[in-house]
Amino acid sequence: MTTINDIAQLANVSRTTVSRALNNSGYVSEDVRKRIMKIVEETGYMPSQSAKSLRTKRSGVIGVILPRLSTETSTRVVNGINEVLAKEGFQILLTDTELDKNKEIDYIRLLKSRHVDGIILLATNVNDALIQTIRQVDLPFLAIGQELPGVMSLVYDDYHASADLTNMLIHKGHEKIAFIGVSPEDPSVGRVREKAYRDMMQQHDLVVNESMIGQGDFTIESGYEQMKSILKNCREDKPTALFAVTDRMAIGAMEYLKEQGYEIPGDIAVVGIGASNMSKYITPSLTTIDYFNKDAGKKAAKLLLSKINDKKIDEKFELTYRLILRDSV
Amino acid sequence: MTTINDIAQLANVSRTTVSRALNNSGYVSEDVRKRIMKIVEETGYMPSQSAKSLRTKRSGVIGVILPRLSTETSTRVVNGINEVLAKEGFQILLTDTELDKNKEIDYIRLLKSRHVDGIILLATNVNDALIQTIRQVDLPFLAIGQELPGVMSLVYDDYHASADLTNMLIHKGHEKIAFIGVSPEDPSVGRVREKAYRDMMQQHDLVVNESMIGQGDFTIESGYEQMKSILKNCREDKPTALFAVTDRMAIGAMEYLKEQGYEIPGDIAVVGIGASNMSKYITPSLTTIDYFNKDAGKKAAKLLLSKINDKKIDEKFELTYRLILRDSV
DNA sequence: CTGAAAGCGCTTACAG
DNA sequence: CTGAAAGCGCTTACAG
Repeated sequence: MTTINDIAQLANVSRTTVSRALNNSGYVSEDVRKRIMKIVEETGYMPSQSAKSLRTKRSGVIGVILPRLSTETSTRVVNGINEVLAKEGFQILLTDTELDKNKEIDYIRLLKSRHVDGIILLATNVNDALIQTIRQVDLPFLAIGQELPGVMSLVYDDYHASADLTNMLIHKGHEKIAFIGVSPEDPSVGRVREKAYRDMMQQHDLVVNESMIGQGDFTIESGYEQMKSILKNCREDKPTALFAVTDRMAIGAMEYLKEQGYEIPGDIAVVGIGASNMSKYITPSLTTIDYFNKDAGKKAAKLLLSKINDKKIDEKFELTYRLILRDSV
Repeated sequence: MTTINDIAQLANVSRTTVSRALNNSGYVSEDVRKRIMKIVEETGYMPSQSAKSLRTKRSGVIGVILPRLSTETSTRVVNGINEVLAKEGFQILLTDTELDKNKEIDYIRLLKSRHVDGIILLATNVNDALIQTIRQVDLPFLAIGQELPGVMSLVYDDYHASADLTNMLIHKGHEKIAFIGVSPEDPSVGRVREKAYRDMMQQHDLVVNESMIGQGDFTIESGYEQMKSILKNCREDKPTALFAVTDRMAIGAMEYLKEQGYEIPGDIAVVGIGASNMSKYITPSLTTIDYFNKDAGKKAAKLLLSKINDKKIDEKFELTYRLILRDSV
């Protein structure tokens, strides 16, 4: 492999000068610069990033930690992150926790050892060990999706999104609204969205029938199963609407409802959250909330870059959303 | 940051010994090893990967080049790659070409400069500059999806998949089969799939009506538009079936057909390729080909690792597929 | 079983 | 405007 020394020799200068020419740091005469650049061009020389990073403590790499590599949400966010980062010459080092909390911590430390310049975590839970680790590695850090105390966080407005959806159903005259949530281990999706639903029900003096509450695990299948058991549990007192906290679970529920001959939205209205691709093309098209995940990714990247460049910035940022009204209600 | 020197000092040994203990290379007595490990534990020391990689020329990082970050196919493949790689302690450095051929080449060189141990390219085209570059960087390299001459390639069996689909339609009695393809710039998707379709038509003495041939660009919208113009162009001589070379285009076409009041499959049958998530939940569910993208990713990672470990392996591997018969035919 | 020394390929004060 | 030298944090022959 050609190194800076080879270039220096070929150009008859010191490697100091080559380095300066390459990085536009310090003075170097036009002739020399041209001579160097020509040789760089010819040889196809590329500076070793390991050496560079060892020396400068900067790698031009941002670590991204995902809960799952193959969900639309993750993909969109990463896409946004990458769009901004690539423009600034940064690359993404990707890791996937497979929803394992320990891996979250392992990867933070691993990324540190790989000298990433910063880390973006798509967070699915909040716990002390995690926050502890983040503090320890002392790297520019941003969490998306959950508010981590003391950590720069970019969060969706889960409360209002969920409240809007519930209110919308109520205003359409629904009083018996079933709900499929997820584990409270995930504060944003599990806890906040459910709280907003319950708050709105209460505000309108509607009682929540606990047999109409299910807990899924984000999968389509769990939506299907939860719908099934809700319908079984509440017997003759059927809900007239379903609020599932993710599109995938909503779609699973719709599958079951359609199988059982329910008309959507005639017999039961369905709403989800996430604006998945599928939500638009399923029949009937699903009413949902668009969280603009790609924009979230972009914003995340920008915030992290600011932090890296030592700009003073706030700790918490809230994102906006949009309710997409479609045929399922 | 704690370095190997700090550990050495704390443990009262040389850094040589620490290195040996950490890497299980060469002898080191039990006492010393334990002493070292304890300190490593306490300090949370992690060796600098930059220094390591500078010295050893190995980084534990694999570069992955994607045509688009946000397609199901890409995501599934990356997921498979990551599953195998993570187990072996490798990380993925992710790059997205946004379908720009120049970026493909730039990224290969960039990844080289970042000392990746190997590169996996989800290929969408074949050209000399690309092959040239791959040869130049002289790194373990694997292309997925296209056969690159002289480069280890893992390809889908586009010809037979496409032929099967066409035959299936013919055997169901269809004679006027419309076709939505993509640019021949993409040999596998654009050229091979179309060739198989034409070959099968010919084998069954069916003439291809050129006004029933469209060319989309992978997007749902292009499927919609192509279907529209096909229907317009062939006037009264309507097709009774449509073969779109990707699910997304098939779904776009279905949208248009449904809008226009066509019954699927009654008036016109539709098939796609890709086994997208949506294909299962759209109404009617879409007949398609499953390419097992995740398995492809796994296989790719395994092949690349073999190559890195200097195993002699073949240059070309063909993947299997499965036809999923559903309600759209 | 352990250590001193060289070297990987860069950048950056420092000196001229 | 240019260069010699030190040093980033590791590993690995070599010597003992």
